Amino acid sequence: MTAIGFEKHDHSHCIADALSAAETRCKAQKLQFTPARRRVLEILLERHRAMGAYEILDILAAEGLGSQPPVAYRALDFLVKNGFAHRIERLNAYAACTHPGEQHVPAFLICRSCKAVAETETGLDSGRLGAAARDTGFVIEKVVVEAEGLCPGCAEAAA
Amino acid sequence: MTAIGFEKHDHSHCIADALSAAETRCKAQKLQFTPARRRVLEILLERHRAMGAYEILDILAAEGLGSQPPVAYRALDFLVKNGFAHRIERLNAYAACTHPGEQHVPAFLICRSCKAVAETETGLDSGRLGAAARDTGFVIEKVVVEAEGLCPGCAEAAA
DNA sequence: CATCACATGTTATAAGATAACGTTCGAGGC
DNA sequence: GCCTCGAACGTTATCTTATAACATGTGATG
Repeated sequence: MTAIGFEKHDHSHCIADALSAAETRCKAQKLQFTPARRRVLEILLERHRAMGAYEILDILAAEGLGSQPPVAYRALDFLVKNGFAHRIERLNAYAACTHPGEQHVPAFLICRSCKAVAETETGLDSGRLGAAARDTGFVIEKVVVEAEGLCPGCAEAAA
Repeated sequence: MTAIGFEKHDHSHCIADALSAAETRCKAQKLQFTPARRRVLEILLERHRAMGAYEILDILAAEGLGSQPPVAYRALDFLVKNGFAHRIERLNAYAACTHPGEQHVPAFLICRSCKAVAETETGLDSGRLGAAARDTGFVIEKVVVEAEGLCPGCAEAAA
């Protein structure tokens, strides 16, 4: 599994694909893909980076989709709960999931220079963390794995 | 490496040890172990769990060591920067380091029920995250690894 | 004893998140 | 058709977390 996020790709295409996939899945699971929810996901897909709730709210407000914090937080909660987006703890921010629908434990590579975020995958209790949990009897339910550093482009620029 | 934090131990002893070790190391590295910094570390060691900055500030305020947020944040910044404490991103909180002085990449096991936090260790670029970073050319500088679940005690109580 | 780095005191405000309440609206049962 | 219930939404207020900015103190060093 490699990270999705730093390589080039047909962006308008991937936005449309992701949105229609989300729509399909919502229909299948009887989830309400309301205008605000749809637009927030679209915003995250367009920007293709981690965004703060208030940054998203500003855009929604400019478009008349709501101007109070709960508007953004409710949409984000929905997207995160249903696997369409992830929360990046380290940044207090949110990013569209790059492989929604699949069951996975996300891990992130965050560039401290250009703020790009790539999503990759890890295991719930693999590696040393899992070993420590088994040793102590700790039951892992969720893990946050977030790496900070320099993305290929910025690393090269810095060298 | 197993997790430190859930097993029983002589607590007053470990506080005193950790404080004097910190004092020694500050002297060696010419760091100023000021009263506020010392007290904040002591508070974290006493409670032996993750604490919010304002929770710590309340204690400092009650003791006349300062009542404004920067007081707590400056002390915490010092402790984190010098490896005496860690910030837990998932909780927006801070905890004393359980093995300061040693070079390490901390990982945390956080009980969602009793809020206890155990610290263990992981690698900077081990596992699948490291593999993804190498594949893409991402340079990892820091990683956040935080697991949430049930500690041995709470898991047993829930079963 | 000047000076410079570092620490502290204080005020103000930024940034992130949620509680609480009433209203709206569509699906399903009657 | 109409009722009713739950999910979503609108709005106000507030809470928590964090930092900017600037003035003051203080101790080591030359």
